[in-house]
Amino acid sequence: MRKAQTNCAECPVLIQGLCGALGDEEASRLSSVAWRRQFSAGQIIHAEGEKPAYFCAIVTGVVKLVKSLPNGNRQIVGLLLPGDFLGRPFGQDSRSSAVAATEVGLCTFPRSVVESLARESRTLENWLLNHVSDELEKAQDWIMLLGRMTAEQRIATFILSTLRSTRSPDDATPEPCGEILIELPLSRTEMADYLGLTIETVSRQIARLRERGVITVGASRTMIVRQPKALEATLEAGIPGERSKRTART
Amino acid sequence: MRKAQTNCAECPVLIQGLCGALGDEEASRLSSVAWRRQFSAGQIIHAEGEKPAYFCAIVTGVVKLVKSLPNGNRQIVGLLLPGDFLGRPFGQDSRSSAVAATEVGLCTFPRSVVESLARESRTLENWLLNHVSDELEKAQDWIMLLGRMTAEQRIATFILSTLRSTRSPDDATPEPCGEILIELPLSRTEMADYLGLTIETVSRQIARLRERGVITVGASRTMIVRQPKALEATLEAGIPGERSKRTART
DNA sequence: TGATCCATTTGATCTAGATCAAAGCGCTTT
DNA sequence: AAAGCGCTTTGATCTAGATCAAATGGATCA
Repeated sequence: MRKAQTNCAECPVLIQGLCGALGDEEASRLSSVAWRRQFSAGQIIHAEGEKPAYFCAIVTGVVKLVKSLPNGNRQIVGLLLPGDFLGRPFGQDSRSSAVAATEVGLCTFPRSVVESLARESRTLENWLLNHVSDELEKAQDWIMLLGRMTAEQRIATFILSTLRSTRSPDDATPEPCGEILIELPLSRTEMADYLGLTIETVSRQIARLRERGVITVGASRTMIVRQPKALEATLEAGIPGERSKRTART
Repeated sequence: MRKAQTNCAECPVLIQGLCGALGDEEASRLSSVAWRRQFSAGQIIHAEGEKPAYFCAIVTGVVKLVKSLPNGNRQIVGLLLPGDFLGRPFGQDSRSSAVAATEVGLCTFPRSVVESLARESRTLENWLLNHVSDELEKAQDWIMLLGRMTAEQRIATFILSTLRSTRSPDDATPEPCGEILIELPLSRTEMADYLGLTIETVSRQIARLRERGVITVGASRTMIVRQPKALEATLEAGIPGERSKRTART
């Protein structure tokens, strides 16, 4: 982990995140106490059960939030992307550990500064409330995925969400029907821990998509999506007129 | 649905919830525009995709947040208990529907009043932020449950959490080892939709607990928990020395 | 150039939990 | 008291995905 004094002018991401939401004065007050930290893939940013001393904004890379069961099973309970925020404001010990899934760049603020700023600044607290509410909705989507989707649908959802997070948020291009190169933010093992599957099932489902010509699997974590529509179609699966499955009917 | 003018003096719950966190002036300003609404089990409080016109505090009963898949599968993505809050502040359309799981009493505030109060009042916005953060942590626990727990563990978790929510929050009794009568807030079908299982599996797992003498199943949704320790034990399952299962090892 | 160490893929088999089907068991209604 | 209706339980069977096992394919390193 390297440290360096922040230079916000060089920070391409937070324009759309926390700092962009703040007023100039607040932003500069934050940046004056901010430090950049860099983690390489696999490094632990903070451990389960610790009270993190810092708040971090993700600048580059992907952070995974991991929980473990007594028997050693792991589950990724959240992914943080650039612009997201790590650390519960005014909160207690974190109940999951934060681990760098890729090379990660963080902008780090002392806990006390963020909390006192949040107490004074309408904007910051409002941004936080909004951000946490977004996270909650994403978590609820994931509950739906884990509770009711097949392995095929989970993989399709994951690829599609990677696809969407790759495109810049204000890209108004309707829906690229052609081929798109993406880089998955997670290894197969991590995908399994995120999707509630085993690594073998993840691998086989990806193989099936490859055999169907929906995707082409490249080196490392890259993949070319050839038929995004086909991925979306699997999510709407449910033969019309058929009884719904895997759940009771009312 | 009945409506009645609020009388906060009669509201036993919100002492510990929203209103208790506010100052006197703020609380009375809220209560002056609050209405009580009553729903019976199964009634829809608001539908998926609508922007709710109200914020509600749950006074009595249990509200379930439900999402549906195109094929008709349903998943309960959250349960709201007395003291909890329904409706995303400053938010857009809700992405799940809210349905009364039992007879439900709500304290309802117009959206505009809550939002303007939140903009003025440090306390209210702070309470909201804290509350949403709690909900997020619960959602992450549920992601762990759905991703990595067996049917037996899911049922045990659900019974234990009902057990804990039954006991008053400030009850310092260490851990009742004896028999405790509880009333489950959900039907079998709803439990299935909450736990990511089918109704048959829920029923069979409960039968197994009954056969083992861990619980006694009573009429309606009641049940006597005879061996809470046995329930906790299933959560720690994981034969020492055995390889961890259902997930990759690193 | 080959050996070691990974992550990933592929194959064979097993099983927890889903699915299909049929009772049972309170209720309310008549 | 019989009939109808929801909800729940129980039984028989099936299967998606887990588990166990081995092969493949890059990387890095000596």
